[in-house]
Amino acid sequence: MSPTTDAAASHEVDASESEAATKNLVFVAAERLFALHGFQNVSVRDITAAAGVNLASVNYHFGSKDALLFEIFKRRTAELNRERAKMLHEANDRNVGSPPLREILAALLTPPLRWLAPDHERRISLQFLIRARSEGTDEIRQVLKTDVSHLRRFSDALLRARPDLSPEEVYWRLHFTLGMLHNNRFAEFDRLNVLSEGQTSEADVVALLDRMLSFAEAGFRA
Amino acid sequence: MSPTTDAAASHEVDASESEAATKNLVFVAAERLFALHGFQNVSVRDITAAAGVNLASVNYHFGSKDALLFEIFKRRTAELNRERAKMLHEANDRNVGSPPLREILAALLTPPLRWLAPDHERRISLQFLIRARSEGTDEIRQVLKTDVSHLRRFSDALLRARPDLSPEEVYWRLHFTLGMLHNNRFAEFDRLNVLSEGQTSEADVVALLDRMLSFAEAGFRA
DNA sequence: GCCAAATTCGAACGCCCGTAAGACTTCCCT
DNA sequence: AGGGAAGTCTTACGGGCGTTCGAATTTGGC
Repeated sequence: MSPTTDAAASHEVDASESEAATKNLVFVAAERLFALHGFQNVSVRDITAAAGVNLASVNYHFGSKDALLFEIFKRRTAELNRERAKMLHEANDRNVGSPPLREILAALLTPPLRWLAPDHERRISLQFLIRARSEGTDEIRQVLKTDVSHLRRFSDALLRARPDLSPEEVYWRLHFTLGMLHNNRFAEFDRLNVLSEGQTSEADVVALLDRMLSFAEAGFRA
Repeated sequence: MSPTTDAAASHEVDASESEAATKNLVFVAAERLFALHGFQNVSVRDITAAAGVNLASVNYHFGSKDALLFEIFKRRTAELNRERAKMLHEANDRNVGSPPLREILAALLTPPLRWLAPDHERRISLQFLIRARSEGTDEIRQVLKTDVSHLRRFSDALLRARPDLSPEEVYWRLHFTLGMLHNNRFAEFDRLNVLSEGQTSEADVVALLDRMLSFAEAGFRA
């Protein structure tokens, strides 16, 4: 990779944990580099250099490079799923147990698209998650398959909104919807930035969410 | 990777070219390994071992490992695009210049899903293409961006079928549709195989195509 | 049958990688 | 003030990687 000096990486760490600052520096630098260049194209030396810490820090604090990737993935996945579950729960409350299609899909798609906003704190995290999902280690793929409980909440809700569809059909359509989302790996750079002349605006993200929701909702109504 | 002996890789080469058999052996073995394990996880030594040829063959016949990847990608992409263009052309002939939505989308989705059929000769090629699209080198990403001419044919046709939509809207929906398709990276193994108890049948693929078409068509009608 | 070109082969080079070992420093608790 | 744990640092090891080189071998035209 390019040895651009991401080094002066600020002194404000996550503040969410009072652990060693070094660990957070590594975590943040690694997430950023993994998101931008991919897991295999980023070396431990790249990470520690960007974080401004010692080479041995990764293995001391995380055990191994793979374990570091996995830890970032676990934390960010949990955060994203928490936001999704919260929105779904609120939709349930608002609609006495059976929200309309669009609200269910909004609970699924809004959190990641919020993260995608130009100055959002988790923007790079979403890029990381999408990349990790496709390039990740076997361990990550295992989590993705095992983490059915989270998706089940959504397929159940969708099934309640469209009880005439078979569970299998609902599962496929959910799969399609997630495909729409995950394919924004490069679109985040290409389309989103190109369409608005290099500067992604908040409005663009909102418009994109709207487009995705309309498309997916229609797909589910078919 | 696992050093499983893919070695005895048959004597029937592509027959499409009368060039050195070694070159084809390398081509086929590399495509298979890249598709199954990803570009970065397959070494030149893995490829030549699986192909049963000498280590230096890759560099002699293709120049470099990257060039090999690129050559496979170019050939398979051309083949796939040719099939798509042919179907779109036939749809145009059948409908005096402006086919209905579903026929346009069928021209886009049918070829790759045909390749996905259990005993199709190009099954592994499609897995390769989907993988290369997301993990590929910068050179491949450049081709994907440049290869607008192929997608333009489809966005133009779609625009003619839905003239009330803005070109931007059409382009996004096309992007969504391709996302549905490309996300079948692991689905090919997980869903498709799981649902039919380990044995993907031709019928499953046809059913999947139908589901995708219905979903995408509804999305475009929204 | 011969020679030159094309191909195959074995071996090695140089590089970068993830990880570990051991010395050194910092910090906190009593 | 001292001692032990926690963290940081330097250094290097072992290994796999893509690539290259020169010799050996095969091929094809005359």
